[in-house]
Amino acid sequence: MQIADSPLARKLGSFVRLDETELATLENLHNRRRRYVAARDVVYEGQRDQSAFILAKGWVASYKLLPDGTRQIVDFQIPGDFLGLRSVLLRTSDHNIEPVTKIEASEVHKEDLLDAFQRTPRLGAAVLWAASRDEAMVVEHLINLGRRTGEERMAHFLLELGARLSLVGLGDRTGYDCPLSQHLLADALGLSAVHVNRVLRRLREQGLVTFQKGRVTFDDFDGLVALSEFDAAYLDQNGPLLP
Amino acid sequence: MQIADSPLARKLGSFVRLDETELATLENLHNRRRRYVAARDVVYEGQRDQSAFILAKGWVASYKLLPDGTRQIVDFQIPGDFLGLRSVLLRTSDHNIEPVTKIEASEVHKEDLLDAFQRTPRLGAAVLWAASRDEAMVVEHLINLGRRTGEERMAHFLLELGARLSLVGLGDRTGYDCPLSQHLLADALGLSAVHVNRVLRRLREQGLVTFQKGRVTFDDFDGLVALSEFDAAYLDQNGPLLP
DNA sequence: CGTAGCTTTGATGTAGGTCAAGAAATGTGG
DNA sequence: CCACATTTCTTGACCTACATCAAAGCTACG
Repeated sequence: MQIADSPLARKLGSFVRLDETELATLENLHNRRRRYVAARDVVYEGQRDQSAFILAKGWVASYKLLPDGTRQIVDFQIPGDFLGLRSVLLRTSDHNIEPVTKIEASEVHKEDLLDAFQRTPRLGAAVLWAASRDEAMVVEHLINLGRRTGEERMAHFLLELGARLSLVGLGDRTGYDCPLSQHLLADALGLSAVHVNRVLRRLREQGLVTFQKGRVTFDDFDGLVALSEFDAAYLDQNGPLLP
Repeated sequence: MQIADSPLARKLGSFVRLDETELATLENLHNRRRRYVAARDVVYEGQRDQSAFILAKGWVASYKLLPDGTRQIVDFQIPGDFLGLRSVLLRTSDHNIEPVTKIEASEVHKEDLLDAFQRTPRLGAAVLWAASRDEAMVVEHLINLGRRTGEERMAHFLLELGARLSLVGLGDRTGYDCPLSQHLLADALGLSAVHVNRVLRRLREQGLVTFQKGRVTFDDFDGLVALSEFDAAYLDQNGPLLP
């Protein structure tokens, strides 16, 4: 795969048009590729030596456990996303990480990253953009949990994922492949797994989305947007802002 | 007031022990003091010229409005907190701001802040610590909304505020003054105002907290901690980490 | 080809929402 | 300092969204 086709390059490229030098720098960051089955390893390593990871393949869930055993998933990471970027830029954040699928990730040492920022500031700007986009998503999830019904939450969530996946070439307006179980959806949306099932059924029966056999299919994209009042502005992915 | 007694100095001082030079730098940042009745002004200015504000007096709410008119408060800011720091460090974030009380704030220009970082890196570290603490709070609010009952949410929320206020000298284990209406609490906790009232009554009747006449009184601090499974670790305020 | 995890569906319970209306506090102008 | 207006608080009656419990059918994989 050409580096320009990698999920991260596609994502950053939507914000800053990357030239040859910048793509080469990005490729350098990418070279310490590893394969993990259990992402638990990833976290521990990330915490130990202050490095971050670029997710190249597979899905991951970031979550926090409550003392009573329930958990809340804060976000999922998909190809092109950083893991543990915050712990490099700011201070270590404390949530756990769990792989949803088998994953492949590249380790990025703190120094390499800061070095890359120095040499290609535009790349640095793009990475900061990605970080603040992650934050905006957490805020949007907060609103989802606080003020939307089950159906709206699900619709909003599936649309957000769709937008994110489209950006890295893994989905479009018709749908995308999605490895999440209903139980994982429940932990992300603050619902019970049983209710997630019912919500999905209702959305399907209304002809809005179908989520079956690992595939999300938008049967009525605009209807879904209307139901959830989805406004992708917070994802801020409307073409390059820096030329 | 001595600068060392200002809310911000107290807060940052809990993370990094500040020396004379650093306190002086902080005082410089503080000198463009303004008084606002409506914080709407604050936001607009903040967006226009890329400056942040240090809240010196009063309370503020950051929220997002939904198209259907309901709103979700993401966090409150109290004395010593930054407003719009993110828009200086990263990219402009898009939530709105509303004053809860009359406020006083100091404007901080982007250049002044970055300049202060250069000259006193420890101060810079402290400000980054404050920023990542803000983020950790948003995540904790997410968990509150997703996985806790009304009573747990309220207990957790009141304890978090107590911890934050104590850090800047505006509260202790017995309680604190709190200008929030039940309606504001509802918008922050994802509940209805009516239910907030009932929750507060139940907590009062159980002898845990009393919130009346603008004062939060902890009647049984430990009981409240137990009920909400409150663990202040995410606030990360256990004395200076840097000597 | 059996066992473990996922999905689906029904029955029933409950946390919390909505509507409504009175009481208390707070503010405002004279 | 009072009279009036407005917001905030409080409580009751009723209803809905979602949780919990339980059991059966599906997939998948060692």
